[in-house]
Amino acid sequence: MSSFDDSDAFEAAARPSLSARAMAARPATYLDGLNPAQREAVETLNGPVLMLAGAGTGKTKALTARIAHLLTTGTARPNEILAVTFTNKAAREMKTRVGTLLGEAVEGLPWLGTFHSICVKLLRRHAELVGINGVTGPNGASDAVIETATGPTTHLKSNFTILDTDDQIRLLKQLIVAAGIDEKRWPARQLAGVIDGWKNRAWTPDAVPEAEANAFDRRGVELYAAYQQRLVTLNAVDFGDLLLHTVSIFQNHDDVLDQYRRWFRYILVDEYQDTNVAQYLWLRLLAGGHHNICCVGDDDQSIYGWRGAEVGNILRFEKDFPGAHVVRLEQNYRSTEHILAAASGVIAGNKGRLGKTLWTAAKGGEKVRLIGHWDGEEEARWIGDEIEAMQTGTRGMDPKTLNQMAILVRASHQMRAFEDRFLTIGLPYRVIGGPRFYERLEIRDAMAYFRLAVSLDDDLAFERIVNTPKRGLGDKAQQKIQMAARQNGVSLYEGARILLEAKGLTGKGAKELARLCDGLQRWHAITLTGSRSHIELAEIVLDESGYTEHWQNDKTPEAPGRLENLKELVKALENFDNLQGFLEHVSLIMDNESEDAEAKVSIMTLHAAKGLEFPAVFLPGWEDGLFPSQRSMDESGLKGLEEERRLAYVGITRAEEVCTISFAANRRVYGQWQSQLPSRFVDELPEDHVTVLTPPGLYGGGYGAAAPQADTFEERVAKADVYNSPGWKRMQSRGANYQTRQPSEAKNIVIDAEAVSAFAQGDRVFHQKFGYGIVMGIEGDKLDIEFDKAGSKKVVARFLVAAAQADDVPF
DNA sequence: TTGTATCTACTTTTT
DNA sequence: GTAGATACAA
Repeated sequence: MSSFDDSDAFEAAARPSLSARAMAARPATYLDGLNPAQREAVETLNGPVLMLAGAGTGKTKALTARIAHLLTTGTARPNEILAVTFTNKAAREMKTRVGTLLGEAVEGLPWLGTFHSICVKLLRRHAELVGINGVTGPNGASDAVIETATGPTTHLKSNFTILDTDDQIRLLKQLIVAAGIDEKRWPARQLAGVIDGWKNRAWTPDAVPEAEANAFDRRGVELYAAYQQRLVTLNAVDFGDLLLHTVSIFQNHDDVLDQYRRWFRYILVDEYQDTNVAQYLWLRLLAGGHHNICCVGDDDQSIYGWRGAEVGNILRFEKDFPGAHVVRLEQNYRSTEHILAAASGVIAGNKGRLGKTLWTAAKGGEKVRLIGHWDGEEEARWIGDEIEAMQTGTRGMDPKTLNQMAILVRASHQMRAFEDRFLTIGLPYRVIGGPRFYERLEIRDAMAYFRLAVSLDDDLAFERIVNTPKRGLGDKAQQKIQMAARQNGVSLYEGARILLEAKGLTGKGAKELARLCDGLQRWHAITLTGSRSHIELAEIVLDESGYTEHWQNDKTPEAPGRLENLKELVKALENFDNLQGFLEHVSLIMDNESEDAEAKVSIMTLHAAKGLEFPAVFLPGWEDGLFPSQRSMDESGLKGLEEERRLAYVGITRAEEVCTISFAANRRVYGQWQSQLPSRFVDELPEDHVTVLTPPGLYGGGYGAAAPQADTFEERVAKADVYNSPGWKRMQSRGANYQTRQPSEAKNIVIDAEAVSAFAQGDRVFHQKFGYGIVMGIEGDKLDIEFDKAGSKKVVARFLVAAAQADDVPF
């Protein structure tokens, strides 16, 4: 995995290994099986090309064939091709597919990646042009050859750190407080969103238009400027900066731009409908000379408007690049006739489309299935049962493996219902797009230690770990350190040293802080002398800092997993020569796409599902307010609704054979029950292509059935206040970033006394946390219930259910 | 300084 | 139903 070597990829241009080998490959291999439209898109090599590719029309196939064609015909060398995708996954897939097309020649194509990963590479070379750089050579050049302690010379590049959303918010919060602004009126989260929006439009603080600035009270812009200033001091950039800075460099330094225009002779862009203004400018600048740009997109699949994506970019392609060759891919190879028709029916409700008519040669197949449920939990239950049934074949359909099925939700909080249910019945599932590996608490902590070891003045990292694990350094002590640092104009680490020197701290805190500082100094020395390998160093840091021990002593259920992750982190170091190299790239490689062998149902958001396909797809939660999302409609009106509709279109078109749409009449929102109306998109489905299923339902009728009697014992149990019952423990950790409360293993569930008398031995009960159980016995006001244990269907866990005092239970 | 209970405000979607 | 903020006890 040493392909992340940041060595100058351009220099490799002299080495034509891949193209040489590719030349030898038979052209027929990659042109085979392409339809005329795809072939046209592949073979029109020069000048601007816009590929309007509908869902499932083989656009990735065409795109990869185009790359193969460029290489095979000797039109471009691997490093002269700039191919941009939106996700790492898409980039990886494209790389693999090009490799397959051209034999095993996958090395090369150094400039195939996401906008972000490419910008990181570019920015590492030119960061000094935007004033960001911790490593400066004689002439202020980041590439400078520098004398270091390790040897005569070392080739260094800018070592800025990339902040993630958490860091960003933490920083903004500090600035808001420092500016004496009310945190309630200017929540850091919101400000981060506003600034992000500005960056997506490639506005630097001084370039934010008046009207926009005024809309945010001007303070927004002031804070933005202060934030950028702070980032420079910290030698850091955030996600938005990666693009913003790169665009600024291209705009203000013609020589640099010209160089890249010469280098990148062919540009390919996937998912062009999702480019935002900054990305658009970036592309237009780079393609400015030769116009050899090929964009692929589908205006009907534009679902990132909230992130600044402009469908307008695709609509105006022909204006931006006169003489553009437009190719439409309209033959769908993925879905059945009914599924395609249903999707087309829904998307037809949108105005202002480029308009494509997808068609398929495949006839027949399953109609789209529609089903209404009583509530969200029943929906999850039904889908769970249906998935189990589908494995052996149900309703006349072929059996499907779990890997062939997916549940696509609008908002990630919808996932929990499914996870809960699947745990209860022991159905293997995988959540795609959860917190990424490097976003996890323990990884971020460990990384902060590593960052500090590499450079002692990384204040953000210092702040993060001074008191993790607990060192008796609370708010007061940390303020003192900050003060000492600010007064002397030094880093927090130096500040801490000064504070200790001046005996500004006493007792345990002082001792621990001194130990930490000594440790940091020691580790830093190792990075300089290289007396230990970076892997050993990482282990030393984690051990000596007490961080590993901290998790070993932790008794929460996650602790073992976190220790595992730490081990994995250290293992990942093997792919790098030193810590610096690792730190530069970790955020790009640590994608937690572990390919596990076990068959599992996938659960993901509709956004995460773009580009994927599954034989069977479930689309739950089609209720107005949830989908289309109320917020989207409130904020963006018709435009928002249309984007939601495109999302519906994306969802349906993920399905190859079976698509099941469902909604519930009642759903818990913020812990409160709310009745829901079916989504307006449900009524937009063309009836001829839909079958309505009847749910078996505990209440016997699904949506529209009479409401059940309130307070059945099941409900009483479900309402039990689990967190306040004996045997449940709440856990909290103080700290800027996390606070968790977790129940230990339950012994007792408290329900109200009246409910206890409603139980009889042998009753089948249902509890929202534990799932199904059976009442084994009743002693006075105590019930003995055996719950089906999560993860297997065997009944193992046994709980005592005690009646609460009348005033214990807030009904 | 740390641990715990209680109040409050919030949940789209992501590189 | 959750996580962060806050208040207060240990």
